[in-house]
Amino acid sequence: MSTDNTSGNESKPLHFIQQIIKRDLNEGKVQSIATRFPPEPNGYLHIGHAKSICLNFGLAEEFGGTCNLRFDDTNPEKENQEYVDSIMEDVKWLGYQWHGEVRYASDYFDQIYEWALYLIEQGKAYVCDLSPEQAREYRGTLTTPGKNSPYRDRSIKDNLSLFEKMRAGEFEEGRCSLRAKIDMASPNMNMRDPVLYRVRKAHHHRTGDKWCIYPSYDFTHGQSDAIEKISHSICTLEFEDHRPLYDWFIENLPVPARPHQYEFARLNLSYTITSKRRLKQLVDEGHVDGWNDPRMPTVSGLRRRGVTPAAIRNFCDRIGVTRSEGMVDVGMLEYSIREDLDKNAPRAMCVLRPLKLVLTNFAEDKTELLEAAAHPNREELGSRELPFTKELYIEEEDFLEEANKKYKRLVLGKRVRLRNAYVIEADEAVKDEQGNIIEVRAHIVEDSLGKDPQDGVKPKGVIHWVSAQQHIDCEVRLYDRLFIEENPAASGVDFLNSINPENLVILRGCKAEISLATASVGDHFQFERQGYFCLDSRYSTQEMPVFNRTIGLRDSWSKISSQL
RNA sequence: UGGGGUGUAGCCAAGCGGUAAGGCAGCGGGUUUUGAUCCCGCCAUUCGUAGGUUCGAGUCCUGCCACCCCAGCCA
Repeated sequence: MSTDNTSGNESKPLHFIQQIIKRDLNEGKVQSIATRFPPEPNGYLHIGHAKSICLNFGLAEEFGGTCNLRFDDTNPEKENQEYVDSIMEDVKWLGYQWHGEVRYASDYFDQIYEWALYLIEQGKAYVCDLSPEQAREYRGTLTTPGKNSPYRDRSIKDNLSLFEKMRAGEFEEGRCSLRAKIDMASPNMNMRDPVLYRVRKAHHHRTGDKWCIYPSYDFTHGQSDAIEKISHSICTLEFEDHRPLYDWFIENLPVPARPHQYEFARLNLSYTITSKRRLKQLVDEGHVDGWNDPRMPTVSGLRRRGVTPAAIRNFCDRIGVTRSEGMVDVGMLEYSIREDLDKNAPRAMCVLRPLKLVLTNFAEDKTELLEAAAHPNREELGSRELPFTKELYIEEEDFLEEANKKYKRLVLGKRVRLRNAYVIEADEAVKDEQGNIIEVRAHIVEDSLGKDPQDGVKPKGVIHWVSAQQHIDCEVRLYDRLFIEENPAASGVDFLNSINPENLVILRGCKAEISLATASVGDHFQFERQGYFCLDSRYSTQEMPVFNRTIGLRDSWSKISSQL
């Protein structure tokens, strides 16, 4: 399953980062490339991260380079091991293997500390006693320059001893910070003496209590890239303004390499939210049952939903990599999911809303074993056996006492093909006192197994079915988009108000063909005429399997029927 | 009102001075024991906008407009 489909690579034009790499390789600027995926372990990976993962790991694969997995763990207050574990699992599941061991920015804290001392000794960094509030005032605004901190001209000796005291825990959080001495009047706010180190008396998930000062993102990221000899450091557009600072550190420090930063537009998906803050809110407030709820756009949620790695990778390939930020239609993701599942998922039949069908001309105690292909266009996927009996279940919506010609299912007095079995003709609708149809009686059209009826009257449609005696009972969960608003994160509206009230419909008493009894988590199926399903990893039990609908089949009937 | 970006079809996206690729969606038709898949066809005289340069401009220049990012001791 989930073939590594690198379709479309034959003549697809190179995106701008591929062009840059190709040029750098051709011009000999680099001998080989090295990228990295640098998540902060403060949440679960989502579809937006998948784009970055596919980009970074994909580039390494494509150009014969390497890609590291590096946790950007410089903020102990928000990070923890649970996130580290889930991130590693998700990257592997997507089908990528990082180069060597997993890296952590925290592994470089000693080196980064040494470089802080270096900057102080060069007169390019100082300990500033301004409070966070004062620092904000001194920083100026977007349109007015900042003012130099009164502590900016402390002696190197004082700075060294003050920084040592910071490291030794002699200052409380917020009391002071180490800042780079750059330019308080820069139009780029990032260059107005950015903070290099701040005091955080917090336990770090990896370094424990070794440190009470932690380097900032800016003072860590580029240097970590240099330590790992990353050639192309790829990040999202919001870091573009940080590039001058990234370069400043690389140029002013005795780093072992000269990495370069490139930015691309992050993914925005319609009807979806990709903000760690809001995703966390959905989890914390119980709108979903966890980070891996099948409705979540997290990698673990998509996995539990039944989305395959190949679908995600093809999707990322399809949307491209550019510097212009737009909103990708979820329809593209859905197409990619169906594309992979249609090709690879074995077919099965499952009746979601059962209606009994009695075949009056079939022997009471007889069971006929019919063979059905696992896939209509791929013989190599084999077949399964379907027990056919006098009493069957068909879909409630597949029978009507009378209907117009557009309706191609079972109608009183008319014929329909039972998928992988006989053609039948409906004779009678049995009703209860309230007039509800509780059973349909029909007869098999002779000699119609695997061929058209001899009398030349061909059925117009095909419906699925399951034996009333030999099937498995199951629960089916029909998931739909979590939000009804195309852009739930649009400013001015509370995204919680855009939650789709019908994002989940739970169906009990569903009847699935017996071959599904051996389904296991990770398998994918197409329930014919319905959609793609997988066994739920959380709610399924031996006694009661629970199938999640990954995505429905493309449905042109719904358009026709809504126009009738 | 400072700085940094981005504007090509409903959406994503090629295009790199020589006359608008491709995909998604949509529409029309064919095949079909899934109203699925698959196949065929249609879908931008015009590239945010106004000028300019040029034999020739989506590509170069200038002005304007729209949208996004930046004032965490977050990343």
